[in-house]
Amino acid sequence: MAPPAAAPRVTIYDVAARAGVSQPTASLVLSNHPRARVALATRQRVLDAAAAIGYLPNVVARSLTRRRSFALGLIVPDFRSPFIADVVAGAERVAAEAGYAVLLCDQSARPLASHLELLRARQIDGVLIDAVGAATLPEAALAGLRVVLIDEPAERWPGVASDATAAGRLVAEHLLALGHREFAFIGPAVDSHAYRLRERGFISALRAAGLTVPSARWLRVSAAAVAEGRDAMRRLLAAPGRPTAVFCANDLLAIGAVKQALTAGVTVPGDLSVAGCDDIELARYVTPELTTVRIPARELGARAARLLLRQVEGRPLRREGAVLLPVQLVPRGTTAPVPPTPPLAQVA
Amino acid sequence: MAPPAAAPRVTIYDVAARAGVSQPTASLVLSNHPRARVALATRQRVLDAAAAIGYLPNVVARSLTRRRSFALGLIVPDFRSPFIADVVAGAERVAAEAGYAVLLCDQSARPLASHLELLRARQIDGVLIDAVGAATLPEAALAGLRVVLIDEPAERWPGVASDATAAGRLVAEHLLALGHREFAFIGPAVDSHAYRLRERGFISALRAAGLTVPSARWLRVSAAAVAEGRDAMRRLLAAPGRPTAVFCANDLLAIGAVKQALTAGVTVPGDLSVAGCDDIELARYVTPELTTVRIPARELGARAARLLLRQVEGRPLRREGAVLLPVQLVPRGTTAPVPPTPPLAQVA
DNA sequence: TTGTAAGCGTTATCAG
DNA sequence: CTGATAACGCTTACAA
Repeated sequence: MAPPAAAPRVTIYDVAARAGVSQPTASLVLSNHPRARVALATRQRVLDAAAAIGYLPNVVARSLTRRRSFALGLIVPDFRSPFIADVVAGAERVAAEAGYAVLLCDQSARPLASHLELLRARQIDGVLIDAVGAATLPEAALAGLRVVLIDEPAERWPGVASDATAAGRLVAEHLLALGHREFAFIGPAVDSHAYRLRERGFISALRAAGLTVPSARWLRVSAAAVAEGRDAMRRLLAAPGRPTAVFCANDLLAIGAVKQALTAGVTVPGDLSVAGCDDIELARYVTPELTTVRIPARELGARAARLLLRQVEGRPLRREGAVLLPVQLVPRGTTAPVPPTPPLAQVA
Repeated sequence: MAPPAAAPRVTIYDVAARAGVSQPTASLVLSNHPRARVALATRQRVLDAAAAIGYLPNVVARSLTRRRSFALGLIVPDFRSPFIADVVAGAERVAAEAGYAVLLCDQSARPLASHLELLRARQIDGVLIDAVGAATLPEAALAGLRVVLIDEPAERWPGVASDATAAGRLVAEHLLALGHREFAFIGPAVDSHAYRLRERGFISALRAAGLTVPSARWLRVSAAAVAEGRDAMRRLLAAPGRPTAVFCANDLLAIGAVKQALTAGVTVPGDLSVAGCDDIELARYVTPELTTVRIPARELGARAARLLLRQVEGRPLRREGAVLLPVQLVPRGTTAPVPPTPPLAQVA
């Protein structure tokens, strides 16, 4: 099957010819070069010609000479997570407004190194790396690339992060204020800085109140997703004794945990309070509605993209180092005052 | 701030020099041209040289000469919808395996026409369009582009779709078998072929059973999302009388609808059965678990990408026209036999 | 089997 | 202010 009427490309030569100017002159006006001084009449003729024949600049050719692809890489752990999808959306919007394309790389599909190679081959102008352990990568893998990190420790590169420590602390304080003293934690075992800080913020706030979480109630799961939250809660309920409050490192885990508790006949928040983190849209739509901490996902992506573009376009970075975005507790229906009598020990 | 050590690009010239061959010869082996006959020793020398200095082909330059960008566009209504995210994931994987990048375009961020212009400028080799009304686009917008449609009426272009009519029918038959006779429908007002067919499949199966849905129970909402499902259910419950079963055109709507019913004190599936469509992961995690129809989202994306690549690479299309993927009813916890006595009329 | 030369569609550097 | 001319890094006839 022949290609459908192989589109006769209209190039800048066509524009120049129609406008009666040389090709480079056409280029000067069409790429609206900042310090190009073209007679107003000529400029108009060129623009008219371009419009008339529907000229569209060839970004590939432009990239070759300018040595800039006007494309950014964006590496994420899994764009199917609602939280990350929002980060992506924020970054995409900023990039698109500046005329940049975004090459989305999902680490759940292929390893980081392989993505980086592809991005390099495509001459991307910079890369955003979101919580996929860039810090653990060999130096060479990122050498010569402009990098902005999202929710990762930003030592070698600038970064944007949410105040994950505060997120953990806010949950702890909320639960403490409700009278809870018996806690559990469910979080992913992945090497993610933000998750680690959420944990740390939670535990240190408890410690400040003179409390600790026994290791049997400190559950690590393989991924921060619903199924893992459900499994963790199952384990938690099977263990002797029972906490009165659980902090899940993200909302998906929390949704799974709540689900499992309800299935097992443990009422939420009556018998057990559960809090998540992220405030994904869905948190408002599960029953009961999820208490969580709002993390500004879109803003995270948008700010990171802006930071990267600033570098790419050679504008100076205003502040050095990392930006930390504030977070906010959103108390909803899965947390309540601790039951007046300790919950019944589970009978086998 | 100066660019970080402006990476000294290693080009094919460097490889050629190091291997002691001409640049085009290096190209011949590095682009492993099918009918290039290069001496085995030479070939090896070139490959070694390339490996030694870490040569990475410049895709931009390659694109310019080959007149192929090795990039595909993928236009979707909203990649933050879990169903669509799966479609994207399927397409991405296939594209990546074939060495193609995917430029993701989200229609909820910018209008279709604007995306197409960008994709054109970037010389994409083809475009996948998922349920965003390509059929209503002026002919010119897609002229000269290789197009594969996903879940759209495929007349002018090849396409891949799920058997949306069957999806609607399966739900109707399921609910009829449970004894239901009083139905309602909640669906988006958007111009989406798949949603329209789901509707049609549902209604015609009911009609075949001698039943109809009164127009007051046929609700159109502005978007196929949770909030809209909730609002629609609110309207439905406020109206006089009450159906015993509701079909929501997708799972997000269904989740919102169930949520609102429960909030209003209507038990699901006791008083009211609700079914969705898509079988997103979440459907298993809401309470009660959602009865739905499984649509093979990833497969949809993957098949579409394969179809497009086949065209792009000039291989013949095996079957003409459209592929229709089968769907499957997944009965879960939100549907049950119709209550023995008609539900009480609502009192104000 | 290999090298030479031309060209892909732009932008950039210069003379005029 | 405008127009030659030379890149950018690669592929592809065509010669040698």
